[in-house]
Amino acid sequence: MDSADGSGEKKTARRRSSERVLQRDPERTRAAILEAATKEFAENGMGGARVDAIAERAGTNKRMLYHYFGDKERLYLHVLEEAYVAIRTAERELHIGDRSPKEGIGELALFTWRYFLKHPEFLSLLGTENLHRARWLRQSVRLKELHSHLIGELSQVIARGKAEGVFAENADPLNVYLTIASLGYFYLSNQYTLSTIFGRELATPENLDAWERHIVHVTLASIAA
Amino acid sequence: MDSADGSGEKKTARRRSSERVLQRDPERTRAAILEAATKEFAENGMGGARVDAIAERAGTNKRMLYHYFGDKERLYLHVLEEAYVAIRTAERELHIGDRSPKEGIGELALFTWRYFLKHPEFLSLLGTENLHRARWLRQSVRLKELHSHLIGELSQVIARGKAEGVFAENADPLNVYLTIASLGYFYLSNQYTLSTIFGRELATPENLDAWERHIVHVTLASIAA
DNA sequence: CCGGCCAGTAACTAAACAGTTACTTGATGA
DNA sequence: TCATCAAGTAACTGTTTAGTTACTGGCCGG
Repeated sequence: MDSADGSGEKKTARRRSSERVLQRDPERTRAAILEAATKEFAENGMGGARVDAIAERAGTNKRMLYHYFGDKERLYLHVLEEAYVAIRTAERELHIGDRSPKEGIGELALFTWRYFLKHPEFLSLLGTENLHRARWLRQSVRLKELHSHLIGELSQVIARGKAEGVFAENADPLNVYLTIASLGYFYLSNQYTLSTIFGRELATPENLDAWERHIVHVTLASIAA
Repeated sequence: MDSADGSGEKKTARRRSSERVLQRDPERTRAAILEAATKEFAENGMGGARVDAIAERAGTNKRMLYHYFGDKERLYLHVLEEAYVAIRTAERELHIGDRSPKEGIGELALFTWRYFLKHPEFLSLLGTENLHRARWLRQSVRLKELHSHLIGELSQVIARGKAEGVFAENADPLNVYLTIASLGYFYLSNQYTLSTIFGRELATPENLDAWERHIVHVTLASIAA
């Protein structure tokens, strides 16, 4: 028992700083929390992220965080969902179906690589989510439909490539995407251990450029007729 | 202040269970802690791992853990170092230099894939370490020499392949290893989110087998003359 | 023009946590 | 044969953490 002493006067001494500015902009506060949470979860993972740190980074306090998002886990799921929506939305803009097969696949590879490069927090969130075996993603209802468009468009491009005789008959859309994503994800997400053990800095502009070309080359070579 | 009440008799009431069996086997205890820590860190990451949980999994208590390894961070570094030593040691046994170039590269790809498949905890530890930008690995003194052998042998095989005219002149040893590791690492470490978003279970025996063949094919295609 | 309601604040709490301390046990070698 | 010391136990402590509570202030519909 800690609070056995029943004093009824401890709450009267609060509220001292009075020159406080009320924000009164719910949308802005919500967005600030989401952005701060994205950074905190990406940098520290689910287990390492601190709710206090998120509130402070967002320039608000925990009460608002719990008010808008319920708890730490639901906030994390929101962050993850937003990250997926962002990449899939940008990806749609490519319209890879409108190009020649080789160009379409090449463009998808370039886009994916450059997106990963510009959004390390996305890679990090994926890593965290996979550490936990997609525990939170599985609960998401928003994300079931989001990814079918990519595979659909990719299937069309590959089918056209086969008809034109430029792609091998056994080329598979999911395999092609996994190949592109593998080569980009691993190079970037594991760059720190790789640079350390092999004694070669992978993140120099030259090496990044060389790997970009490598991804496009390998992807196209893997499905060449 | 919590312990303001200065009672001097709180320590006399300890030590009640007396039918305790003393292990008295330091090597076994140390190994049990290391194994338990490997699992705990792999499952929960650095931030999520619990020292109490490690002690319990090892069938011992925190005192021994701190006695043998100093603190949580040094224990984690030991785990990481052991994991690297294990894969590099197994890798050496391959002697890829003793085979034909194509066979050597193919065997390295097969070995790497199968090792990743059998040791998910290794992939997980890499993920955790990279989340923290190799913060602990960088401090390791044991690991500087460990990896040069792999690149050395790989360089020889590739040079021989070029001389024999079966590999392209611009084939690079590090790129080849990164290609192999990328394709294996991403497929396995990200299988949970991938299976969820694409609605296709990646871990079935058939799909694993198909991806194994894919890795060998892609790796060889990427450096074919 | 005012009462309730929503955005917001900061102190609080119970539980969990890494790390420590006080103590026990038994084998060993002087 | 007994002092010593490595191996081991479990309770303890100070701090951090997720989540809660008590309260403030200004806008808006009646």
